[in-house]
Amino acid sequence: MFEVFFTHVKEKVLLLKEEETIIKKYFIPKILRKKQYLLQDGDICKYLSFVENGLLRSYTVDDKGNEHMIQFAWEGWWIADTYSFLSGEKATYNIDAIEDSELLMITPAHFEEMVIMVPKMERYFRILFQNNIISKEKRLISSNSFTAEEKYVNLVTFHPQIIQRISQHLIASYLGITPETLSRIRKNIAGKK
Amino acid sequence: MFEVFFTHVKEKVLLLKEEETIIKKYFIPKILRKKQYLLQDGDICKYLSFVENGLLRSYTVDDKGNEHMIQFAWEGWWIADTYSFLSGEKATYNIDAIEDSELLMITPAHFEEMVIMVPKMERYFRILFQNNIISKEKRLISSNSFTAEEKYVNLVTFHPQIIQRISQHLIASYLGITPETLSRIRKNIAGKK
DNA sequence: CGCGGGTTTGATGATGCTCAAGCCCGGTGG
DNA sequence: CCACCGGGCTTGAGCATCATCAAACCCGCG
Repeated sequence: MFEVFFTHVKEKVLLLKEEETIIKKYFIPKILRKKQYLLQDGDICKYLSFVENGLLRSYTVDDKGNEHMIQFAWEGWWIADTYSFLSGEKATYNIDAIEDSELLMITPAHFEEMVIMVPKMERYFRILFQNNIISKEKRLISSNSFTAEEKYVNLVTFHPQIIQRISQHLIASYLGITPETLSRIRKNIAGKK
Repeated sequence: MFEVFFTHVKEKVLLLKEEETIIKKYFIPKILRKKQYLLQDGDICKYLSFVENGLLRSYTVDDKGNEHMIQFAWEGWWIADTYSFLSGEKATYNIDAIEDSELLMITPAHFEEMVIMVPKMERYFRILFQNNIISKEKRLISSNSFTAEEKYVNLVTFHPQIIQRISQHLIASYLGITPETLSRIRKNIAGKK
């Protein structure tokens, strides 16, 4: 169950066997079936979850019922409503499974305890968050500066896995465009080749 | 010179006098005059900078010469091309001073050394990056889901300091809209009251 | 076979961009 | 002290992009 987890952590920090043992104790394994919720907005986000395998998404829903994708998370990614998880306030995000998934979950209290007990995990998360900021900045520039077509081409170029694995209407929402527009863009691009 | 710095760090982690002494040694003070560059894209970002006072901005410039604001940083904020700083690759951001500013700068090597010598700083940056992620996610949702007017109202509501201190064409770029559109939005809002 | 979710296609309209001109105001030099 | 300059803000007209609404289509699944 912890195979993917330790592989990923060890890409960033070296862990001793004893440290692995300590870390394991803080996590709760969980199976989530396709379409099941991990979190609904209004609830408190009680877990930060590592995806051992499967695929999840976090998103908000606006007044008109439109979904706005925050993030996709598959093998090796973390997912939560970070704000709710850290502050204990109500979540504004929903999280559910796009595919059957296996998760490793940790509570805020255990998270804080773990990073103190194993300082290498503090380091791991600092590095993880750093990288997350870099990718969010890229997405933000893309969102603010590019046309719909440029955004899509950008995504295909730098994150082809997303296109392969996730249905179009979810990708459209991730890019902040409508499914119709995405469909037309794809047609247009196909025509160019 | 370190007043604002230690005030801000101590909001997140408690520091001993000895730790403060160690930390101070890693930083280089710098004065930057209005309009001077701290970083130009194509160069390597050699410093992560803390703003003791003043105001800076980071931004990209596209093929057509349009600027796209990444971030503003004033008293108590950090600024850098994070990717270039951490990877040693060429920067894609420009950073310059909007107002005369006093900075505390640290190199990547010293940064890594400091967080190992003073684990509380590792913690400080983990928390800092966490919060940064949360705010970038909010900005992303706003950018992907809202109209230009909604984005602006959102900014006025949650970051009134930005409106007070920064000129309109820079705010427009931060929101991913043109100065003309922002001007019309402001007129429109004023009319509503 | 028929249902339902996802995708496609079309027509229409709104939002926001582009280009161009004018204005306001603070700073500089005569 | 005034004239001028320039940057930033405003205003207008026309246009491109993208959203909306609606209908048809496709395909996997019960």
